[in-house]
Amino acid sequence: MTEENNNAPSDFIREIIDDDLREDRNQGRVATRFPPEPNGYIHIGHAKSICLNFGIAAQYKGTCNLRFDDTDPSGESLEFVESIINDIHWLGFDWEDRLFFASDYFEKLYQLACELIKAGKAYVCDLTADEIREYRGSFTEPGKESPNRNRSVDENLDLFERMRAGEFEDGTHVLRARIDMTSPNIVMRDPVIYRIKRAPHYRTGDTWVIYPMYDFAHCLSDALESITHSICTLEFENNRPLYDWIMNQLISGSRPQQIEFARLNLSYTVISKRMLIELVEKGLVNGWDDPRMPTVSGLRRRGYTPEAIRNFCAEIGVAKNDNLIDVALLEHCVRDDLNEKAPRVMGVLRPIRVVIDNYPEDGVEEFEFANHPQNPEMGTRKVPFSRVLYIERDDFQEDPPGKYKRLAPGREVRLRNAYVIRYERMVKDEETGEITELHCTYDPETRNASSPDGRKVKGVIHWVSAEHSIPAEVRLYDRLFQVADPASESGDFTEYLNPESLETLGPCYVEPSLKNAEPGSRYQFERLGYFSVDSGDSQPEKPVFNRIVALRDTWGKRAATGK
RNA sequence: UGGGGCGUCGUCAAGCGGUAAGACACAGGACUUUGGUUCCUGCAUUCGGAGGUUCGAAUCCUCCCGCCCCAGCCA
Repeated sequence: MTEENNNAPSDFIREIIDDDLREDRNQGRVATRFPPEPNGYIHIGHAKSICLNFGIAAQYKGTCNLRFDDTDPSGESLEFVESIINDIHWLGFDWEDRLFFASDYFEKLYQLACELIKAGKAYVCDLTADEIREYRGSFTEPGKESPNRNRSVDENLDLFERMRAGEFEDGTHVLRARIDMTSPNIVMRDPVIYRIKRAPHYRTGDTWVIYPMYDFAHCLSDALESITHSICTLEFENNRPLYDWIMNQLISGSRPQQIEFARLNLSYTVISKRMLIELVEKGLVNGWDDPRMPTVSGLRRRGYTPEAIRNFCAEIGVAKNDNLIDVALLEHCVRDDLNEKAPRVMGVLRPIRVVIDNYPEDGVEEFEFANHPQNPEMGTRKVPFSRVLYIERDDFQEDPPGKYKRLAPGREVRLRNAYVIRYERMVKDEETGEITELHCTYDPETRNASSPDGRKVKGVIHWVSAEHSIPAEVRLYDRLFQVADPASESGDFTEYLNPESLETLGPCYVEPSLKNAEPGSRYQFERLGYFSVDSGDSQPEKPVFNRIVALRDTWGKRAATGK
């Protein structure tokens, strides 16, 4: 205990593993697995599990397999397999040659099921789905035994074989584990372990018409892969006795142990696969990788970094409490990462023209700006300045509130990294009253330095040269839902969607260095936030930017609360 | 209702009988050519509640309360 690594995350699961290692269980091996079903894209909740499973394997010098739990052909597809593989790699994890599919175990699982039958521990049941439900009893009443429960081994073997051979219609027979119809745990009341389902499987095609159920396939897949710690979420806690029961019947030697942790919930979004599928299928978002989605592909397209997501997963911890993590923590994690990595640039989202009256008509000069104020190694770039500029509409107010530090009648501001300018007059549209143009004068003495006379200029605003800037589309994203926990709200969760979760702005004007910005690259637009070049819609010379997250805004917050 | 699980700051979460870590959020302040970053400071006399054991309890015991999961031939 003298060499405790304080940086290694610790949680109750790692404590269990520490114990196991101390007691020399599993020959000192640690083997985990991440077992997604390929029936959807993975989301931030999966990321928590991925970080846990792969993180533990790395920490204990063990292994983590990727195994697709593809035992229900309906809804599963290669598209999902590919997206999941891509997403996990992007998150920064690798399983080398340990890519597995439960569907590859179908034959073995079938043989294991036969063994269970031979041991008198499983039987073919002819009851209908409705009847099985009735026979199962309820929370308060014990179940009744199926009339087929005491069939002979030979008959069961024969029937099961004929199920496999396709002699029976879907739903007419199932294979059940023979456990205890009076168990207080409903999972143990002779659970179905095989059903007939004539659906083409994306990998095995039509070679099978019977498929194993999760409870049967999952634990045995773990055993076949010599998994030591089978980590899953809390809702499987009730299934653990069944997991252990099957292990006891069919597996000798060391067996995997199931450990459950609380799944992630994130505020102002939904995480359940069912709901995400609904959002996609109803067209309420623009696909699985819509930047508003909590999917890994959505976060990636938004501009999140894998590091930020991993840090987030480390930060939230692992426990058994139901939780609703504040999305502000996720946002903090990207800001924290991007603050170091993202080059600074200038872009004006809601432009207003500014004419510098005393600047030469055709004058142009180039300023050399640092790409990062705290990190000179990130280099510099050139940014042109000229007589006509754009600044942010927000950065001028005719009648500014107290403590306003930007441009206003009678005031001066510093144009970031350039000159101090002074307000002279404004031009308004006669009909609408809207300000269309500002006229200012600049002080040449203030070029890229403190004012020589020591005068203090309150505000610094960003700008872009009108003539040299590049028009761009900018997409501003806000939380997908208006309520913190839409899944727990009454009624249809889609009623709580935030109608303003996407705001498209344009034309916005960005500095010329962004003309051919790489899709996927990330920048800080100074004073605004972090933005990424959209990997789907951005074109050379016609960039599209996604706002990943706004900068912390203590002024905006103050203004919003009326202080 | 039977069974399983969980209740520590607004949100997460340490704590494992020796006198409440940390993070986010929030509130002040310093610094600042990003109202960003950074840096200080504050933020649970109290651990769902009530009893009990103990010199000592968030940690042990008892009872109570609340929340979550299970009655798919989904996972």
